[in-house]
Amino acid sequence: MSKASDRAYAEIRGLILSGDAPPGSALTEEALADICGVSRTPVREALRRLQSELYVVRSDSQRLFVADWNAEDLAEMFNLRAMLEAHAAARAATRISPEAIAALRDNNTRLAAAVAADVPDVATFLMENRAFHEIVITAAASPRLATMLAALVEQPVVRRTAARYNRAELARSAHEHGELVQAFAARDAAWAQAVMTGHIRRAFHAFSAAEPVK
Amino acid sequence: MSKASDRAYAEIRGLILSGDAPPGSALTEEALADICGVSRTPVREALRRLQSELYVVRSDSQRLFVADWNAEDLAEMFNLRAMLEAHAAARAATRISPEAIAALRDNNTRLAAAVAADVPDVATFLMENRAFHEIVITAAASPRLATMLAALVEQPVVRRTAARYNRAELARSAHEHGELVQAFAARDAAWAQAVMTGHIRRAFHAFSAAEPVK
DNA sequence: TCCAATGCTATTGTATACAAATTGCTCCGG
DNA sequence: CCGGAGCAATTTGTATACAATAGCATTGGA
Repeated sequence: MSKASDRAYAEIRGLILSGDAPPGSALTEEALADICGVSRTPVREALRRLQSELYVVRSDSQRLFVADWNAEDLAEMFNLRAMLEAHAAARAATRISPEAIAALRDNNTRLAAAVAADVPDVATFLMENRAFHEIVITAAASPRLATMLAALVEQPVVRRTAARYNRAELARSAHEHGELVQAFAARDAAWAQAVMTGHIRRAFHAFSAAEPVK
Repeated sequence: MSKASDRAYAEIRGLILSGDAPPGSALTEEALADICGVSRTPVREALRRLQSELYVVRSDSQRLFVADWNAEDLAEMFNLRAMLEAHAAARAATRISPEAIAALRDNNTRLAAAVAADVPDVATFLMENRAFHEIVITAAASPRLATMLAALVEQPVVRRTAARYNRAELARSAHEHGELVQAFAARDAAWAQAVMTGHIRRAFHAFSAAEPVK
């Protein structure tokens, strides 16, 4: 995508996710253009994207507001993500290349090391975790699925979830990743799907425990 | 949504679906703007939408082409639709209002009548079928799900599927809709989900039979 | 004092002009 | 005849100006 609209997208997304633009607050194209240092045109493109990903919503007549996700919305997001990412894992199991399996193995080695450190290295965990899931989605080779999941995997949510994991839970994530690799190596779609379902749903419950229903 | 960009969206979508803009052919913003009688700005907005719905794809560097779905893509579309719409049915089962159930019942009465006519009224079948599924998705009350399904339910695909149904198959659709209504009335999410899964997957196989793998 | 209507302001939608980038072609050299 | 470099033309990206529309406030009247 183009440079200015990409920067605008990242900038505005950052504003929303950091809380600088709180849920429910109004956004105007011009103000955002000023903040991003670009004109309204790329801002509009960025906003269309954010709208399709439900970060922002349009009011009765086209005024923009930061989306306000409630607990139920988040639960539904996790449901959908579990369903779709498990499906991605199943597809990946029959399509993934040996090289990608090796990459997953390497990735999980690093992730496990980050967990096993004296002080668990959460930043590395998050990075490797994201990379792991991305490799799986790529291996699933379904552009539609990738598009849908992109709108569903909110890194801040992942972050908050991981922040609440204790070492045992982080280790369990590493173990589940390892089991996924085994399932891929065995080309067992049903196994991969089941492990991924559990993996995501467990993350949901960790998240819910960390962020109780308001 | 705005007027001009809406018209552009509908116009361009029509070009693609009618085959006037064949799969793989290049599109330029300016040419489309001429065709639609608007400037490039609303055309660009329309193209973003069409791109997110995978009607058009961007080449290595931002040039636009009409998407070329192969048999595998279509199969994956049906898979995803079956999964998501079954999930929608499950959600709807526990959320749908008595009024909406009544509306579904009425809808299915009309659909069954269209099927039972001396010459099956396929146009009415298609219209009522679409309305039926829309009521279910609305009852599911998940904006994310609705967004995703919107990008997945291609009316032309539905049309080609229905065109290949004989009377018995059309009647079976009506019957399945009836069973879905029963599941909703019973508030049985698992039942609704199972029936919807079968309903969509059967449509897929009817479609595949009509349009064999090239 | 409350309601309504009207004018003003703020915000979004569209058009156009211009800049950047990419493609493809032509021309020159080997 | 083939290949590469550079230039021209096409196409996309961005900015800005203008138009339309919705919201809001103020003022006038009952």
